[in-house]
Amino acid sequence: MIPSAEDLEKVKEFISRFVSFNDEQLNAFLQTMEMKRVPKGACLMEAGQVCDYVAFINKGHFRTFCIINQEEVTYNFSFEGNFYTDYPSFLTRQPSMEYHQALVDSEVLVVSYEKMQRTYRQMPVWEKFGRLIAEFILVRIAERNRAMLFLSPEEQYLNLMKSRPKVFEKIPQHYIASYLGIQPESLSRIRKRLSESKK
Amino acid sequence: MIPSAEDLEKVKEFISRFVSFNDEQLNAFLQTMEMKRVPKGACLMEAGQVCDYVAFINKGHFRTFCIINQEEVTYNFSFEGNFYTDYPSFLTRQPSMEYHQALVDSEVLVVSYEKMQRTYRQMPVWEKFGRLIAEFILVRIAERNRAMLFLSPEEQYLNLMKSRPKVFEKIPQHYIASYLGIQPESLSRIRKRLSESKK
DNA sequence: CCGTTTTCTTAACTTAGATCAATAAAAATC
DNA sequence: GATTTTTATTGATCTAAGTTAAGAAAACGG
Repeated sequence: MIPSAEDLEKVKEFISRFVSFNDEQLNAFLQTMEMKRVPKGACLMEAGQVCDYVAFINKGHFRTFCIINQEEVTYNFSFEGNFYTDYPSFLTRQPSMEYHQALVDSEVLVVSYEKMQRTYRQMPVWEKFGRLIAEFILVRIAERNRAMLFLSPEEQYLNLMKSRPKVFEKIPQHYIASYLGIQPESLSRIRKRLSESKK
Repeated sequence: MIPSAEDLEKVKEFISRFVSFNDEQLNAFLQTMEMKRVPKGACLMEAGQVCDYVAFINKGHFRTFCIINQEEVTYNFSFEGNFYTDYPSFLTRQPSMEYHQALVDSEVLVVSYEKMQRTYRQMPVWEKFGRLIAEFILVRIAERNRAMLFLSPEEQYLNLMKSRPKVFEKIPQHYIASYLGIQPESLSRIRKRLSESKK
C-alpha cells in the first residue's frame, strides 16, 4: 500500500531530528516506504524469518518477544513515532529469534533491506542518518544493559516508571514483568512492597 | 606519541574487514591516531569525564567498570585488536560513568571526538565505516542484552566460556563474576556445581 | 447483560544467590 | 624464598524471586 502525504508527516518529523535534507533527498527515501496495517495480536514478523525491514510505527504499538523453552519472554516495547527492527537479523541476514506483535490495530511504514542499502549507496545524507540512528539505538540498548546489570528488579521497575511512563499506560503488567526478567507474581509482590513502604 | 608504521598494521587489518579504501583515504584516518601507553592498573579514562576518544587496543587488555554504591561493577572486557569507547558518553558528550582500566601494560591508538567528526565529514568511506562499526557493536550489545534477560547466571557462564574463551585466559574470576552480575562466592559455587554434575 | 477469557493478586513452599565470616591458594613484592 | 597482597573457596544463614495453586478483578465478546 502506498502511503499518503499525511501518513509521511510523522516520519519526516522524526528524521529531521537527526539530519538536514532537501526535498529531493527526502522524497528519494520516502518513496522506498510501504505502508502496512497490522491488526491487534498479529505479528509483523515471526522467529525463523530473516527480518527484512526497518519499520516506522505510524499508529499503534508493538511488543517484541522471543520464545525460550516454550515460554514467551518479552524483550521490548515500541511505540508510535519510532523506528524499530531486529537489528541483529536485519544487519547480519541471519534468521531472527523475535516476534513483532501489534498490541492494538497498528500501521507501519516499512523499508526493505535491499532498498535501504541502495539508499545508503545513493545519497550520503542517508548513510549519515544510518550511522546516527544506529548510534542512537546503541546508546539506548547500552543503558538498558547497565540497568539490568546494576539494578535489582525493584529498582528497574522504578526506573522504568520514570523513563518510560508510556509503558505503564498501554502495556499489560505481565508483559512488563517479563521485560524486567521476572515472573508476574514477583512484580505483583514488588508493587505491594512499594505501596506499603510508601505509607 | 606518533605511532610507527608497524603499530598501525593491526588497525589497518581491522578496518579492512569493514570497508574498502585506498591509500589516501587510509592515511587521512591513520594520521588522526595518537599512540598512548597505559601501565597496568591505570585508567585511560575515569568516571565524570566526557569520553573524548575511540581507542584501538594495539597491545594488552582492559576492563570497563562503574562504581555503584561504592562498589565496582565490571561491565565489559576489551582485548587486543579491537576498538572500544564509552559510546553513550562519546556520542552524547555527557560525562561518563565508566572507568577504562588496563589489566596489563597496554598500548592504545586513540582518535579524539573532534578528529573523528572531521573525518566523517571529509570522506564518505569513513562515514560508512562509522555506521558499520556502530551497527556491529549494537549487535553485540543486543546479544548480551538477550543473554542477561533469558539466561540464568549459570547459563551465562557456560555461554561466555563458549563465546569468549579469551576472557577465562586473561581475566581474574571475581571480575568475571561481576560481569555476570553475581558475587564471586556465587560464581565459585556455580563452578563447583558444574564440575560435580560433569562427573 | 451475562459468561468467558485474560489479567492480576495472594498464599505456601522451594531454591538460587546474597551476605558474613573464615580460611586456603595463588601471585606479587621485596 | 619469605612476606604481603590478591584471589578463590567453603560454610552458615538470610532473602528475594521462582513455583504451584487458587481465587479475585478486569476486559472482552456475543
